Amino acid sequence: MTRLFEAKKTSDGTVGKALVMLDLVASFERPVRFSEILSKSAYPKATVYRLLQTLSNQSMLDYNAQTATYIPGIRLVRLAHAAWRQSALAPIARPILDDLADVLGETLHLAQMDDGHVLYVDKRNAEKPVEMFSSAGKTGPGYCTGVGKALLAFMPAKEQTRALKRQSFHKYTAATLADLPALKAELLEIAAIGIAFDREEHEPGIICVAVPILNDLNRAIGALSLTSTTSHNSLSSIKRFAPKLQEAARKISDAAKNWQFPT
Amino acid sequence: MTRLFEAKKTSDGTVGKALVMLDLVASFERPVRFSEILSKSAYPKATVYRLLQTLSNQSMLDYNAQTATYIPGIRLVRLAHAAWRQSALAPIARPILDDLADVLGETLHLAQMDDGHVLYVDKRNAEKPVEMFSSAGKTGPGYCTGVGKALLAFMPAKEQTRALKRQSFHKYTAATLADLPALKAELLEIAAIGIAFDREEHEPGIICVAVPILNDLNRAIGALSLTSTTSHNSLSSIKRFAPKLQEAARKISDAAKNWQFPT
DNA sequence: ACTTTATGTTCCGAATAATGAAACCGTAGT
DNA sequence: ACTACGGTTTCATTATTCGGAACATAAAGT
Repeated sequence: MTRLFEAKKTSDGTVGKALVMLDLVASFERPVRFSEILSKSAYPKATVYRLLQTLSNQSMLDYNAQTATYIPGIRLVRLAHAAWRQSALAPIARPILDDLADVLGETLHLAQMDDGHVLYVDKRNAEKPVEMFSSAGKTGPGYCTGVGKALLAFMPAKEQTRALKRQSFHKYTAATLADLPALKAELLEIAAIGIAFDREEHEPGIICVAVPILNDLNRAIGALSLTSTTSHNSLSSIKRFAPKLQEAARKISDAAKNWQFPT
Repeated sequence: MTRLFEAKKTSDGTVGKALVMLDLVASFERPVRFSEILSKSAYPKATVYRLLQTLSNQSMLDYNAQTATYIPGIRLVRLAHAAWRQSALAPIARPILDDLADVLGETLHLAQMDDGHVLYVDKRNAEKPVEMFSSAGKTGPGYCTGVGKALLAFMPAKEQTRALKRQSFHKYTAATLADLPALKAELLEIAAIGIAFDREEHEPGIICVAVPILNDLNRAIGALSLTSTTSHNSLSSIKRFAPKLQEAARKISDAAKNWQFPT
């Protein structure tokens, strides 16, 4: 049964293009000039120009006339407040994460999937005080992090396929999974045992255990990980933390369930 | 010299409308159904529907099929990360705010102006640990908070006029300034002495001292406040904190100068 | 002084996407 | 079965966006 090629609606019209521009400006992580944006953009000059103007008018971007540069705008901070409180697991998971951090005394991450990439929404650090905003919102690769693989392994097939396409398979370390088949094989295993590992795949010396936070349909709504270093722990020694992580994940899952609003 | 009425470009085309919808969904602070959004929106049914769909496609909104509700989307959290790091004073001010919190041991707020309203971008709380994202991004009224008045007092005339129009003058307490003339009079005084007070104007029992963070053109790029309660302090007793606040504000101002900073 | 080059802004007819009234569909209430 | 309601889709019309090219401005070469 051959399937016709689905017409892909990539753009979402003008709004979609504007958001691409926003992402683009954000991706620089520093003030950018018009020409830099233009050169990275697929759209023609006049279009880019108009979109940037519109976004600036709307405070989604800030334009600095002195330096002739754009940065992401203050309005995003306000919107994110609402988004974080409702869309992210973080507010629900907070107390559970706190408890877990007390018990384990290790570095913990709470993450969600965003367009094939890992979005960290909360963090606990054993030693240092929490640097909240500076870590919440940060993104990482999906295919070579513990949380990323845990999230990918428990995605509905269709979404997973789309997410897998977004993976770059950049070889950060010798252990980084090289290609899609290798990743798929590992995802199957993760789906079977319910635990994912990062075997120094993203950064040398950094290892982690991760577990998915599942909803009642067995889909990941988030993931929880414990990070350590090879100088402090071996992969097999951090494995022992998995049960505690899974327990916390289940608690978060339950808390999220009761979060549904009745009409 | 009569000035012709300026044709106001309220819309910014489709993108502007989409952002209005985003704000609208965010403003509910809970999951909302289509009809609720529609009833609060100025646009016709089909238009609202299409805009919401586009935004959902783009992960700027999350649509929950079970409950048929929309909430702000996860993509905003990612974008806000970039925005907060670059557009907000917070990352620059962080160490200075930390020091100040240590010395004073009182509740501190760092705020910026956003469309006539106060946007809190960082906070230090004397007793409790910091709840970062849950307070950063929060907004408050301009006309009846210490930071709000400090920011308004040090705005360029044109922007100030526009910001003043956005004030609602809702009478939160007996002390809330009632109207524009009263506010303007107070702003003049604040501009003269460089210190603003909140005399239980927003919440009964809550008072604060606030100072602007100025750039080299004497315009406020942010504001800093110290909050207390009438049960712990009187207005005259918290006045003594003003010099320390001003010192910190100047430090932040200097730090911001060496950074690139927008208008 | 005079090109040349790089960068940013504006124009305007053509192409495209947004519009919104109305019809439609599914579900729940009577 | 009928009605009301919330949500979705259609489609001819209209308005917006598109984008090549011309224009403006400011450095950098010669």
